[in-house]
Amino acid sequence: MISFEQFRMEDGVPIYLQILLYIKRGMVAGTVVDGDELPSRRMLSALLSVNPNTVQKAYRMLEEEGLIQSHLGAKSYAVVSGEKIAQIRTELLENDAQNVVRTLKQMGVTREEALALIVKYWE
Amino acid sequence: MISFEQFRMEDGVPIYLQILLYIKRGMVAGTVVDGDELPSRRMLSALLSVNPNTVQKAYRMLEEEGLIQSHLGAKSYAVVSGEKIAQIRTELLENDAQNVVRTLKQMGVTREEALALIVKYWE
DNA sequence: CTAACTGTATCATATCAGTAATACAGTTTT
DNA sequence: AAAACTGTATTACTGATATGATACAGTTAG
Repeated sequence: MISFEQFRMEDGVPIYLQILLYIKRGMVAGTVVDGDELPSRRMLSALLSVNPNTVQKAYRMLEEEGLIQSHLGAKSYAVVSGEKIAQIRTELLENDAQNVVRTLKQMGVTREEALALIVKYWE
Repeated sequence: MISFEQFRMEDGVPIYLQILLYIKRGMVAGTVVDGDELPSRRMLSALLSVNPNTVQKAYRMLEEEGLIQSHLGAKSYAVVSGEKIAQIRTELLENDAQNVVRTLKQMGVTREEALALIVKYWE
């Protein structure tokens, strides 16, 4: 069963996207493996205190990407392979890295300052 | 006159926020200095191909933060001081750094990998 | 002075995000 | 078989984002 222990709400980002990204990042990290059971829409919506429709939207998009599998009446499961993971990893890392580099540059931060910042906030 | 040459649209983030952040980051970088003239609402909306109301929303919020000054019929100007800049810099940097560190950690990326990524995408 | 610019305000409309309440169909558990 | 769970679908509502059209008041440039 995929755990949502580490999930923390972040405002400014749509909830369905946060759920979708949390699962994708778990796949990249290896904490979500092929065949893992997902919490039901109702269970997860209760756990996160959001509407079942919001969870359903995230799950539907994951299914359209072929990353989870659902059948009427039955539980849903993760469907991942090494190739898919490599692809998601690249996609997510490029997005994060490019965004942070662009915004830091916009603020006139130097490369060395940027590296120091990462170290500082890594704890 | 504040330049929007470097402005690039990013989807997923509200346009009024992108405009607001672009100006704030310019203040931190020193490319926007005290007394600088801002493009008029109509001019900027035409340049960015967005609605004048969207630009007005960004300008109104900047004014509420005391970072720009507007008078009916006259042009608008940046109003910044060293203290304000230091405050904005901290606010924006903390937000960016914390977010990127959190998402990279969620993906199981190590500190060294993270630093290598920054270097790679810095160009 | 007049025209052309400024900021500001108010409508109406469309889309997306999120909530809320139900309903129905299939599976699993007891 | 019945109860309790699953996924799926629909309808209605709110708020935020964004567009479009228009209007009015003050400032500046010709």
